[in-house]
Amino acid sequence: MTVSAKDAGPPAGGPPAGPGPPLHEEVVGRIRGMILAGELLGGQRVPEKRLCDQLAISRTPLREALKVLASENLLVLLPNRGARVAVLTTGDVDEMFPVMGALEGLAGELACRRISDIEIDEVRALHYQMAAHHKRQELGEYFELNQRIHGKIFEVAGNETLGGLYAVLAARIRMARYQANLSHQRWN
Amino acid sequence: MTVSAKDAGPPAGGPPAGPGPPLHEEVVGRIRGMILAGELLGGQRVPEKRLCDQLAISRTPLREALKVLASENLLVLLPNRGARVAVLTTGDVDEMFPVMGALEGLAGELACRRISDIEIDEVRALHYQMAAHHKRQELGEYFELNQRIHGKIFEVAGNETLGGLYAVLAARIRMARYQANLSHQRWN
DNA sequence: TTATTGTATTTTGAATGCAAAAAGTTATGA
DNA sequence: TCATAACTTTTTGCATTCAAAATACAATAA
Repeated sequence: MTVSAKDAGPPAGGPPAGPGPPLHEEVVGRIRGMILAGELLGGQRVPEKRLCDQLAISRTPLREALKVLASENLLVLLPNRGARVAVLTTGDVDEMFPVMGALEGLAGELACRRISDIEIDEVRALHYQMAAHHKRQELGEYFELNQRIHGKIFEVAGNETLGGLYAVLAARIRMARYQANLSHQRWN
Repeated sequence: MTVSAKDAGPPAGGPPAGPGPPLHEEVVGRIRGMILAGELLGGQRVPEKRLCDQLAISRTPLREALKVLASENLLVLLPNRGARVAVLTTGDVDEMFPVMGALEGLAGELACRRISDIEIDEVRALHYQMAAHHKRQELGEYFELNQRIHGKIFEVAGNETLGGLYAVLAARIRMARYQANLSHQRWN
């Protein structure tokens, strides 16, 4: 069929992109991505208007997204004075690691019972790569691999509840990477 | 919109309640309460209009609240066909318990390091009561006490991250009580 | 009867509008 | 100069509006 871009609509720059997934969901993903990529830094104000323009949406779905991100502790909403990217204190991070440890412990246990030989090899390969990057001090690569290994373990564990909690906490920990005060020594 | 009791000043049926906390937050609490109290049952549709009328708010803050509750897995949002109270399968519950176990294990550990003698006595007293209720098959009382003990332990543990994850998961587990298929034998 | 098509009603998704609060700016006085 | 007050602009919270999707309902045909 002729891929005629259904005209009569507003000739926007980007593709029309029929509304498949709800808008607010996509926006949650986009903003979370910005935070995890360090494009939005801790403590920074996040004015609604700016994001609306940037994402080319109205305030309604944006605000819905902000509420969700706040419930994940990636943002802090101050009544009548907008949203800010959450700031993690060293205390917060100190709290998060034992919790992460407990989740990983369970994930490892569950994964061991279900993992296949193929998957074992996959993880082993990833781990080997990771160790190499660590030895060479290639931090970016190292963390990337580290994430993928942990993701794989939780995937194999096959427990969505566990995976969900892990994902939320992992995001929170990841964002800490861009907060200067605790960047360096802590990560080892 | 039917403006009921707007003019003539404050002396209306309900208190004017100057907007202290944001509306959507309160609504999240209200609806979560309804779900945990069994007023909204699993699988049930939750039409926006009904809740808006019931809570006397407009759709905007309500929808914000629905998004948050969905991110807590208490509701499921189906694009273009509204929200439903989440249905928990036995599989879901089976997943949730080991995770809860891991969180409780950590909480217990942390709490032990910080608990005071007074708090020990508090917990001991609660536990004693609870055991009594269990022996007498007083399910309602039993669960109530059980919750309070666990709440206390997480409080003493003093780890907000842990407490937050626990609260979300505990709510999800609590709502399972009202879903018939897994009500009985599983709770022991 | 049962199945199916066409139409009216309801419900949702997203944008817009409006009032209150906050932030920013200029002006005034010590 | 510094602080404060009055005013303007921006930003937020919430209600409302509009269009698209879904649902409910009625009429028709088999």
